[in-house]
Amino acid sequence: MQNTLLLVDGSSYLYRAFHAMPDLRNPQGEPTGAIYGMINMLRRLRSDYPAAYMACVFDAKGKTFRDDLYPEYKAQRAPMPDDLRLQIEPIHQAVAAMGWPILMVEGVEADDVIGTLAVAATRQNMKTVVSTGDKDLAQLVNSQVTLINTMSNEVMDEPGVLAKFGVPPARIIDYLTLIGDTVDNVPGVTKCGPKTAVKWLTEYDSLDGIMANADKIKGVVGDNLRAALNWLPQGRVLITVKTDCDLSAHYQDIQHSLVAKPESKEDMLAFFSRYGFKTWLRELSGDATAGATPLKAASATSAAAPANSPVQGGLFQEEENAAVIEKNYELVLTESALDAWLARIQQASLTAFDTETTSLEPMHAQLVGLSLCCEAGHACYIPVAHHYADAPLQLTRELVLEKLRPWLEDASKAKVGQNLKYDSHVLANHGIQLRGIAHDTLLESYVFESHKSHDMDSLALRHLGKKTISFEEVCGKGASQIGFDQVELQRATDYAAEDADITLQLHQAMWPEIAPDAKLLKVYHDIELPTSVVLQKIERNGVKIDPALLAAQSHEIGIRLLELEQNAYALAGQPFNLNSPKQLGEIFFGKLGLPVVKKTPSGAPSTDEEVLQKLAEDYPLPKILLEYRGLAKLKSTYTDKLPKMVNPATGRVHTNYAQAVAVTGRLASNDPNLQNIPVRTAEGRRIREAFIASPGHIIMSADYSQIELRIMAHISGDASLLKAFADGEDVHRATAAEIFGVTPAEVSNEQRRYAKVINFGLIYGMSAFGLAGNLGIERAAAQSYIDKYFQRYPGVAQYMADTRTKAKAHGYVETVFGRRLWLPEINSPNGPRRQGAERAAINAPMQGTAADLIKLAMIAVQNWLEQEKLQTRMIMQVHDELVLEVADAEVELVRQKLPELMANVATLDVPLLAEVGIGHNWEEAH
DNA sequence: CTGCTAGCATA
DNA sequence: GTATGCTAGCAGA
Repeated sequence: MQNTLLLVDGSSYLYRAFHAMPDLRNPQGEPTGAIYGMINMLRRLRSDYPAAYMACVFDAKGKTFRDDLYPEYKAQRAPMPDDLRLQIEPIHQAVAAMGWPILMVEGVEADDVIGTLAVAATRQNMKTVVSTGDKDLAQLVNSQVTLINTMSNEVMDEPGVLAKFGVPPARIIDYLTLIGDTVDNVPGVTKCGPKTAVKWLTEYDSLDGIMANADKIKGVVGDNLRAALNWLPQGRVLITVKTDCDLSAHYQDIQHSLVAKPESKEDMLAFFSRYGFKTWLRELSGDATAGATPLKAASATSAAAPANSPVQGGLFQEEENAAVIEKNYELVLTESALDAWLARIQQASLTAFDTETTSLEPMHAQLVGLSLCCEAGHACYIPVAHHYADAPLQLTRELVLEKLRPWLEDASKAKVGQNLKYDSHVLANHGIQLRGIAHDTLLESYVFESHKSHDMDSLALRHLGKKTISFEEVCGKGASQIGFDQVELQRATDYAAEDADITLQLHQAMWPEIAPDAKLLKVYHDIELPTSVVLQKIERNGVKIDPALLAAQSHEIGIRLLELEQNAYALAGQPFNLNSPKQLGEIFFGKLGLPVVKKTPSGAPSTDEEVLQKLAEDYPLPKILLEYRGLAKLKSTYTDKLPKMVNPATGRVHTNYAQAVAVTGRLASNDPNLQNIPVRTAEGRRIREAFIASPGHIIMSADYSQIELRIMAHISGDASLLKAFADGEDVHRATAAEIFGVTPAEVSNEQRRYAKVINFGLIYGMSAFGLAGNLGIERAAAQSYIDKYFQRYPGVAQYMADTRTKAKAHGYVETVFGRRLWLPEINSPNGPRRQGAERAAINAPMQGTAADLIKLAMIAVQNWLEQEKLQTRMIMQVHDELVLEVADAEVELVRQKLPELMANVATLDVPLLAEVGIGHNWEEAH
């Protein structure tokens, strides 16, 4: 079921439902029989053939290629009865509410859309089940595609087709061409019915064979055949279902566009109420609320109405799975209106919540207003600090926050937002601690589709088919951008209330994708949601730095840079901007005539570090540049920049951890990036001396040892690698011993260095070419090391192969915890891109599992700190390292417990090891 | 003022 | 050869 696509020929269903049902009417006198029949048929089909993906395909109005080819096509067909026509729009609504993606392509018949999707599904290794009343579709049947007859419910697979028609699926087109289709007014051979067609096909194999041997067929039927010879090729084209329609890429990607959704209870209630299906209404609402709450009728934007602007730019009339919801956005300016909303959110099972502020910087942002929504379409905006000429009187921020505080701080009041980490900061800026974060649509999207964009405007377009008001549309951009507090209240309400409304709807759209999948649910619920809460605390804790120390380093570096600059000018014979690769290139390769070692991707001669190293062997200027580059980078990026990032209010640096940008599941750090503070060189490491602890505290750092290699051992199950870790060996030494065939004790430093490069290369999905470049050896030599490695670690070789296979088959790979890492280019026809995706596929499970592990560790550590009510604070995460600011009195306790928590966060087939260091600053602790 | 390239810091 | 973010220079608005 997991990998099945269920396709319904909606147009054939319509007629079947209409003719099968008596003339039912609702109290308003509208015909409802076909609607009733359609809902029944689809519900039964779905329960009989549960599938992860499905679509209901309807004919769109307008001419198709068949009409152009043969003007008489379907000319005999009676016009649609009015009573059926009236039910088309409601049927589309009902189908969407039942969770079926709807497809209608202008100029393409439903059959052709179905054929194209079936072929696309087969290509994506999915099984397809087509439900239709039209026998023509039997031509699609093969080992992957089966047909279900709508009324009789007979299942037709390959043997089924043969049994029913007497010819295999591959001959159905020929068979139908011979017989013709009276319904569609497509003639065949006169007097040739099923029997004759089968007889001929058995004798001559195919239509082409029959036509070639037409002169051998005797009798009147033979004459008829010969008379039809000129027609038959055209008839065959008309009968042939197209499988290569120009569907937009969006729909070719079945796993994204055609996900089966559960019935929307809300929409179904509204629908049943609107069309007077009393029994279903009672069933669905249960006895409690039946008829009690006035149900809002879904406003009738029908699925059949041509959309004005196809969202994806394709041929599609982009359709929603939910009927368009009536919008009701309220501007709250009075205490009584606020009280009414308070009452709503107090009793709501889930409330969407959003803040509008003065700034995007979480630690500086001040609240300008907030919006709430507990029922799709019905939202409010509560402005508290809009300042512009003639701004209406608003409730004060103090009043609103004090009134909302009990709800905001109540962990039992479920909230959903888009990146609530930000809103938590904003509220914390006003002394409120947000609790009860039940969902976060940013994280839902990230867990569901890590490789796609997660901003609300994109999500709304993707999941709801809605174009939302963007921040830029409201506030402008660049220098002329205004603060949200300058925005006119009505406009602000349109924007802000929509944010809360859309957030709730996004949750309702995405949650059904995650909740039924145990692995995704675990990643979302047990990892990402709690991690966001921990991250907010870490960001707020901030890191203390020593600005004076950095200033002194800047000064020192500045002096040295001036010296180097003068030396460089002298060697070049002229002044130039040492920071400009362009000018440097002109001096090097133009004026001085140095050899070009390699080129940049855009064709210019490269002057990067590797090139400078090489040139420095023979020339003096490159050596100067190397030192200059290193120091300039330190000064501009770190020693000059970090002091400017100190928050004046806290005296500390507060980074932002981006939780939903890295496709592997890692965090990213920005403003400033604290995950790339130098460590490799001695000069660089001095910057870490400026990362200090408050008085009465020390810095403690704990990092996972060889985490990715350990994960590789676990995932691959390679016996030798597992044993090396189980025995606590130096893994690079162990690898060297295996590759070079010596005992671990005999491994030279050079051999160990080689082994280390190879181990890292494996994690990155290396090739012999890359390894050779890195080790500065011949490619053949590199290949022989790789061969030797895989020979000694066959489990790893197997893992690499399995991972590639899985990635190609599914389009994603998984971490140990089931996080999905999507690789959109894994089957790209573009060689380099595809190979890039293959390397990423190898790396992703290891990098991603490491990310999962440290997130779990962060959650465990934070829980422990809070449970024990310690003064110690977590202050940084650097992928495999946690940094804490530990109160002096707690040092021994934390030093013992921290690595234990990190090591025991999961039980893998390899032991996990975390190594701890302490010091007065980060450099010492490392 | 914005977007791009080159280069380089980390795991 | 995996994954990020930030700086400076530079070209075209």
